Amino acid sequence: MTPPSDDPIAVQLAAARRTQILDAATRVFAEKGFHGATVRDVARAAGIADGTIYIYFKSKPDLMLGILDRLNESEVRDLDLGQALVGGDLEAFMRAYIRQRFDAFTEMGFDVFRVLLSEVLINADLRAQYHAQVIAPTYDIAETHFARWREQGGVKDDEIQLLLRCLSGLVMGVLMLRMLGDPTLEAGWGRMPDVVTEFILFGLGGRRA
Amino acid sequence: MTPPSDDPIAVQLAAARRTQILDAATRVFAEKGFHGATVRDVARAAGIADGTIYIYFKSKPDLMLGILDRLNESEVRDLDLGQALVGGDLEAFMRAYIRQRFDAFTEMGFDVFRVLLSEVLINADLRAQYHAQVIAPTYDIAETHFARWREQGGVKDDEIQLLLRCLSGLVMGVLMLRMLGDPTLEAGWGRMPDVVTEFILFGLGGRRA
Amino acid sequence: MTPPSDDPIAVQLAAARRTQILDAATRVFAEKGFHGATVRDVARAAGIADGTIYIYFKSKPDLMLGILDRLNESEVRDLDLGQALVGGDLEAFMRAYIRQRFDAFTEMGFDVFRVLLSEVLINADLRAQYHAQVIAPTYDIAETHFARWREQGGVKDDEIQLLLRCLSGLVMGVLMLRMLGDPTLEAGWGRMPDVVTEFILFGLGGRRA
Amino acid sequence: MTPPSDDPIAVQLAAARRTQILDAATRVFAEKGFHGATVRDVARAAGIADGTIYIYFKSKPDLMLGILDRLNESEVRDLDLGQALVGGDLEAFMRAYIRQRFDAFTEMGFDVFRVLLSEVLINADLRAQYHAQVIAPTYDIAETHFARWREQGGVKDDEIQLLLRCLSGLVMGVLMLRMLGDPTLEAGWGRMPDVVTEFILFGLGGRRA
DNA sequence: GATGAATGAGTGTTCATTCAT
DNA sequence: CATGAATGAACACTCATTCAT
Repeated sequence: MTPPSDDPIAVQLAAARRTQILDAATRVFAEKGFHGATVRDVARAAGIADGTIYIYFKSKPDLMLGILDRLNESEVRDLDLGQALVGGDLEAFMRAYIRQRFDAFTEMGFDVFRVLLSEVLINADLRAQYHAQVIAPTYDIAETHFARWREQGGVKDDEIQLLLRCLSGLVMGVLMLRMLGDPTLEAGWGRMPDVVTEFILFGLGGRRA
Repeated sequence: MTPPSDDPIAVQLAAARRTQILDAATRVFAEKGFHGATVRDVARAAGIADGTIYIYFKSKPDLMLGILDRLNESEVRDLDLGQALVGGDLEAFMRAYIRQRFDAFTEMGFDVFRVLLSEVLINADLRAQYHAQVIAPTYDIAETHFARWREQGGVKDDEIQLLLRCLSGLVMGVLMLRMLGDPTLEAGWGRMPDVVTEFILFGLGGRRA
Repeated sequence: MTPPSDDPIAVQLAAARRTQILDAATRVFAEKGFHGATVRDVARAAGIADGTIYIYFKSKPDLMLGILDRLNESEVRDLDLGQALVGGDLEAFMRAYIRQRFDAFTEMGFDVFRVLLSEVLINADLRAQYHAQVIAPTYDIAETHFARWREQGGVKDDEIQLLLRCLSGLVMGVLMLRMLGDPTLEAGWGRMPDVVTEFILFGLGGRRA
Repeated sequence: MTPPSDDPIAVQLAAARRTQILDAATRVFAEKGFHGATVRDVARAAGIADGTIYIYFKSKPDLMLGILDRLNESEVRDLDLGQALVGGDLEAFMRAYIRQRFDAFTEMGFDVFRVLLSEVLINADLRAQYHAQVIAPTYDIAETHFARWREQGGVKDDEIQLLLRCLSGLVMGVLMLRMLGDPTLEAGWGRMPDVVTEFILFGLGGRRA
């Protein structure tokens, strides 16, 4: 599986192949699910031979890991974007951040995320990587932001870590419910970023006078 | 699969067998996952022959449906409990309800829910049933409660349906993050009901003076 | 399997059950084929429990044997009828006999015979019984008739046994072709008894002036 | 299975594999029957792995179809041979043709034909193919020949199509009786071509002075 | 590197048959 | 006798993975 090469052209080529395969895998998995799709399905979608996949990936689950990896990269880019927003106040930041999260999911496609999550829930390897590369870094950055706001009195200071879990859990949970097929969410999906932001900031009671 | 019988004793026996099989399936699926477990595994765990399973269940996925069914029943019982709590004010109700939700999940076992959710995400049949029998009824009851509180000014009145999705999404999302292996959540799990309740009521900012 | 009973009523009952089961088996096999039908199918068609079949028949193939048995009896009745016709000349007898053969097949139903033949071809037990109880007796009787006609000069005397095989082979073969789906035969089936009789008597050239 | 390939060598190889598998299937089916033989039996007889069979054949019944296909080809070759014989008179042609038919069956092996026929009787797909590729073409050619003889007065002109069914039915029926285990036929099998030819030409009465 | 034919362990499912009730 | 739940051996078929070319 991709023994390291010194030839920069070979490296480029290998990266391109990996991309080609992961693109195909993403499409195929999104359509048929991880267990419903065969390696051959992926190979055909990528326009290559079955065996070629095993040159670039160790196994079928490894494809999933690869997909997750790519996700991480864009995720990290988004985090940077998040950092750029730090200047604003809590409400402005929150609104921007939540909207960005929703856009990210919408852009990725619900089916991709559906399959990904389904496997992450079950596959320990995948789970470890997802946590280490996506979730943990997010919390690290978030805690930095929150420390600042706490100083400004915007958020209460106890249980910040758990509050953060509420925040990200809220986003992930709403997404879950959407993927679970709730028609109300589907219909109101466009308004959700705002509703969620409001909920995060003020809870059920809403903004006080 | 279990053609309807008029003999009440036979009905009892059949129900017992179904329970026995579903118990085994729940255990086995929780341990190995749905796709990782074989029908034979379940049969062995139930102490019966492979073929016997197919007397009571049409197929392997049907076992999952059966597990979900049983979940629904206890769920419905909980909902009734929830109705009993209506008398209290919003905060008291919320605190009791959230705690009960967390207890339910903890009691069920994370691994069961992990596998269940993983399949529900991917299996359309399962998803439809889960939504129809678990999610939708919950919302129906919830909306009744909320209508009352809205009259009392406890909650704002617009977008109630979407706010409700935030609420249940929050619970589900936090559970997800827990199942995804977050150590912080694991460590603070006992405090989560309170933190979540507080978050629901007042948002990030917390209770105002 | 039907231990012999002295009680005449019990014997009657047992015979009735066998008939009931064989009727069902005949119907079911004709529709689904021997291998395509399950013992349960037969039981349901007979309106009895699966296990009951095994009280009257040793095994599934034994059902086929039973069907063949019943066929033999009606066959033997027909042979007697045949003997009654002996008085006439060769041509008249042939015409009557062939027509009766065709009627018998048509009455029995092609699908029954199709399945029967299919199994007889493959199952040695069935084949032995079919030959011993249906084919051999037919030849015995036929040879008696032919001996008489030979004396009268109606048929040549050498190779009579093989000629007889031609005769019965002709009937069986035409039936086979019909069952194999030949549309021409299907369309002209009503005229076949006459055509076959003519063919038997005079060959391709037909009746000489 | 066997997606079309442009590489002529691959085509050759694939054809060889198919032949290898069909040879094995023919042997195994002849011995155990179609339903009595397992795909594994065939694989072992062919010296390959179980799965390999499914690269070249879609299903177990498809093996039968393949066997029939090969039969068709040799059948067609024989038909050409038949056409070559057209020059002769009716009797000479008939004698040659019938002998060739008998030789073909004898060469193929009774057990193969037994199993084939058994399945053709029951399997609609197989039956359709058998009729379309073997029976119908034979009749087409035969009718051409007969048209000529009819002009010469060798055969009567009415009901030619049905007479043709008698002819081929006769051959098939005699073969059936042989396969059904008639010892008389077995003993006199060598003389059957002549007896059958005589029967076809002149019927039971035999050649007239 | 790329191919795709070959592998063969593994799986869901069926069904003839048994036997306790 | 009748039942039908239980059995478990058997089987067709799949598919991730390998490797000779």
